[in-house]
Amino acid sequence: MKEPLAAMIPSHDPDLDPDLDPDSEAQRTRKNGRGENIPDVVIRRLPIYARALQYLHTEGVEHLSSEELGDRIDVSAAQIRRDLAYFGDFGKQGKGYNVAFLLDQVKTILQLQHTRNIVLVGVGDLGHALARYDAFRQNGFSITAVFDHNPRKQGQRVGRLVIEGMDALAGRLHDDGIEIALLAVPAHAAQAVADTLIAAGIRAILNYAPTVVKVPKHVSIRHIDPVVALQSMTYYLPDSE
Amino acid sequence: MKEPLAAMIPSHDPDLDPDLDPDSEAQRTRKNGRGENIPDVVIRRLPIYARALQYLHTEGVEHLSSEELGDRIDVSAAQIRRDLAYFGDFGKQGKGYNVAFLLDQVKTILQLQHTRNIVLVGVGDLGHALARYDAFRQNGFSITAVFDHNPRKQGQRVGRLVIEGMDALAGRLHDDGIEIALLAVPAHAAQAVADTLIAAGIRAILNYAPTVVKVPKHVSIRHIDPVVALQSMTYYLPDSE
DNA sequence: GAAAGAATGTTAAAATAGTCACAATGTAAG
DNA sequence: CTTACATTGTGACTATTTTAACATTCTTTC
Repeated sequence: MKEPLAAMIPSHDPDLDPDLDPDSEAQRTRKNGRGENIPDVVIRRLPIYARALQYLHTEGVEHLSSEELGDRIDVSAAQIRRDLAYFGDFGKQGKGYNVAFLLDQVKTILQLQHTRNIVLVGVGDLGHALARYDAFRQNGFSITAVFDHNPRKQGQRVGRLVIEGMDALAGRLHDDGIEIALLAVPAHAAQAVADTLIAAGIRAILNYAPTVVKVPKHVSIRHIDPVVALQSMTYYLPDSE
Repeated sequence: MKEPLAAMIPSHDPDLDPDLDPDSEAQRTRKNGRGENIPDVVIRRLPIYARALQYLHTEGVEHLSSEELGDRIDVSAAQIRRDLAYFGDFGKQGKGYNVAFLLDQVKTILQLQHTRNIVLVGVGDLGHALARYDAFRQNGFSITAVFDHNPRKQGQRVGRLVIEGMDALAGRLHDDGIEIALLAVPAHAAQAVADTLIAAGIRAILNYAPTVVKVPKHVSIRHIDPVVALQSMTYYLPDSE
């Protein structure tokens, strides 16, 4: 291995970044040790690698090749090697990758070493379901505050949490150092609430509202949109007649 | 407009398709009237266009330019024109697009003219939430049967539906002409259940299980994976120290 | 410890996706 | 009816992403 990983994750103030990326994902780009810009497609695959590695690790698998990993997650071996190469040399010729080591490295790259507190905004049916959904906590994302615009909901409980008003948002984010929000409000409110979140300092939004939400480039956003997913698959269905 | 849209959606038996597409999405590709192959990225954007157009339509907007549409959904005007050009000429120079007409055309392309029956497999917490989620029905996807592997759940009700056993699956799909399934089983069961669904004739799967599911190329699959979405955004968060 | 085998990291090529810019064509105003 | 203006559809170009191939390096066997 050429360089330790730590050296390859630069401290980089995004507000100084002159890059006017028109990408709708609107996230700042980070560079690796070689000064390369790492494509977002690559970043999106890393959690898939991490999950497979986590599973293999608990199964007691100690080493595997890029080909074995690729078979498991339906990604080509070349793609995996190429993706990892953006960050360093993690494998050994003739042997492949050490599962525990690579997992640790990928988690480090993704900044997944420790649990993060996140907030949930919008406590309708969907919001309730999200609050109950264990997978967040099980994977290092702990919902520590929930907010709703509706005064009648404020004060009510959702699991162990008490629903707070939007006015409490900025203070909460700041006090608890929260950078990530789940957005589960109606489509017509999504942009305004997102803007509020961003003004309060949020850096990443997982949007469940069925609408496009625009964010400045120092903020990341991903959309969870099952209807859109279904609607794109119907294209491929056999012709009806 | 050069050609009527109907002529551009070919009847095309996927099983005769010699195309050995290694795409992990594993869906067959359809071609337009010019014999071009339409990229999946394009197909994935169409539902976004449709949703914006639907909204504009209900708002009473009659015409708009590719630029106005693009601004609204954060896609470049050139991209929109290019995407639509795969399917035909839907706009008018100097005027733009007629909202109602274009919406209808996009829905036709995506085969969204009529409501479709879909099934839900796996009735845990997540499955229950999905069964309750109105957005499916509101957008033309009606859950008409729910299945669970657990005999103790079979016979129980979820809303108006009764949970059936997996043995009832193939018959149900066939009888009701169902082509789409929501997969909400635990990760360790997802591949096996998907295989069962596919053997029973399903053509599209929306997978909520946190694992990669492989499908043959005549089947489409999309993954809804909020944890992976969060884990990719943490990469862009400001460095912790 | 030399030779055979395995699998990486990397370079180059191919394939895919997105942007630009403008001729063509329609609209609308005078 | 003519001119000015708007906006499409598209050909050429650029950028991004993926694949392929292989020299290099490590492992293992004999």
